[in-house]
Amino acid sequence: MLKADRKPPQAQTASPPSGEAWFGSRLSEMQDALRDKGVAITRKRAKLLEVLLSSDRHPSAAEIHQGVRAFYPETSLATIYNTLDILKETGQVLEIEFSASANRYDGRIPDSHPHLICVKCEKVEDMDDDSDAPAPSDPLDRVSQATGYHITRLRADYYGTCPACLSASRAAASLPDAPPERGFA
Amino acid sequence: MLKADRKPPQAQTASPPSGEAWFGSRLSEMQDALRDKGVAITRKRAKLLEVLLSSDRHPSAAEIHQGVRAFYPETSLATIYNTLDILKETGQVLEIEFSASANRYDGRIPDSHPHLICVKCEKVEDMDDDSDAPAPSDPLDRVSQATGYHITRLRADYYGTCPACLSASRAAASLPDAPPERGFA
DNA sequence: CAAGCGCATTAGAATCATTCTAATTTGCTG
DNA sequence: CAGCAAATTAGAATGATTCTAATGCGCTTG
Repeated sequence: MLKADRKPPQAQTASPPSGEAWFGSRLSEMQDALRDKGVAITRKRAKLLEVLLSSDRHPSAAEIHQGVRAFYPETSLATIYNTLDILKETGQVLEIEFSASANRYDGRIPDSHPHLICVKCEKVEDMDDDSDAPAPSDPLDRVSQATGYHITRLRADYYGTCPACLSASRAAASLPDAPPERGFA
Repeated sequence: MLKADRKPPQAQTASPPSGEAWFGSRLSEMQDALRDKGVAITRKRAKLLEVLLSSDRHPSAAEIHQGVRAFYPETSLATIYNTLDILKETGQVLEIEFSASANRYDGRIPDSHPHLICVKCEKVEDMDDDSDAPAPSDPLDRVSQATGYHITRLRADYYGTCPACLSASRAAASLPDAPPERGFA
């Protein structure tokens, strides 16, 4: 029960499955989110959304850039990052961070969900966890068995605001201009 | 039942708790690992291990650098990264990657385990999950309730080798010099 | 003790994804 | 058509990490 009703296929051809039902509804959701934010849906931004949804690769900013440039060759990388930022702010894209290589983006399923990450070829896949085979109790073994991967590491981290920062910002809310802070995304 | 028998305290003073039992045994483990690897345990490296274990902050390379420099002021950052690399290779330190700021290092509990990450102050804490209060089913709610954080995101990713890369490397094993590949850490 | 070897270390340059900046373009709206 | 704001651009700046080439240091061996 990890995901919502409409769900993109786990693995399939990489070419635009534009005919699929989920494709259209995800596209609309993203466009609505942009409209609600009050930003324009330009041709380049529309193409970006399309490129993002057309790939099951969890593309990087550079890959998306290439995809958009195939249609609008003068597009700059800054535009890609710019639009991805807006999508992140509105929760319409999930950013999968890597420190040693480019971040990857998931526009198909924008809510937190587990991924399989190949440390050799850098493939990033969504994980489906509705198996019903007898499951080992060690999560690494369980996932290895369910997926055929040889899993060696699980990264499970919870992001949020700590109690101290919560009360600090509550205090700041009653004061005039609080000093801006810098933190993780 | 997440961690082993010897377990570092979850939260405590940041100063060297060098007297604690787990401190000494973790230190020995790390030193043994370095010895087994055949690399020298120099004074700077010894100090690095100490600094790493003395902090419950999950320090960054720069923070470790400062800690070591307090004793050996001519120490270079390259030495810190170099030694952290060896520790990573031997599984003696856990690297917590961030794309937007410096990576953080956990030498106290080097096996995969969940963290709490404050998006405001960038604190990184180990998560203790042995609560026995009635728990909500949504993981975000459950962890929020158990920790006092306001959790907004869970990152749960499995790292390993995908089936295709597994068979590729099996095939390569029977051939002469296979071409080196580049992938995630 | 001297010579020589190899790892450890260093300062600084290089890399690379991402962000920033300042200028320009675009597409309205009146 | 003028004016305005948002979008876009090229290129510079940033910052963590890695690389490079030279030097240092600790050992062993004769």
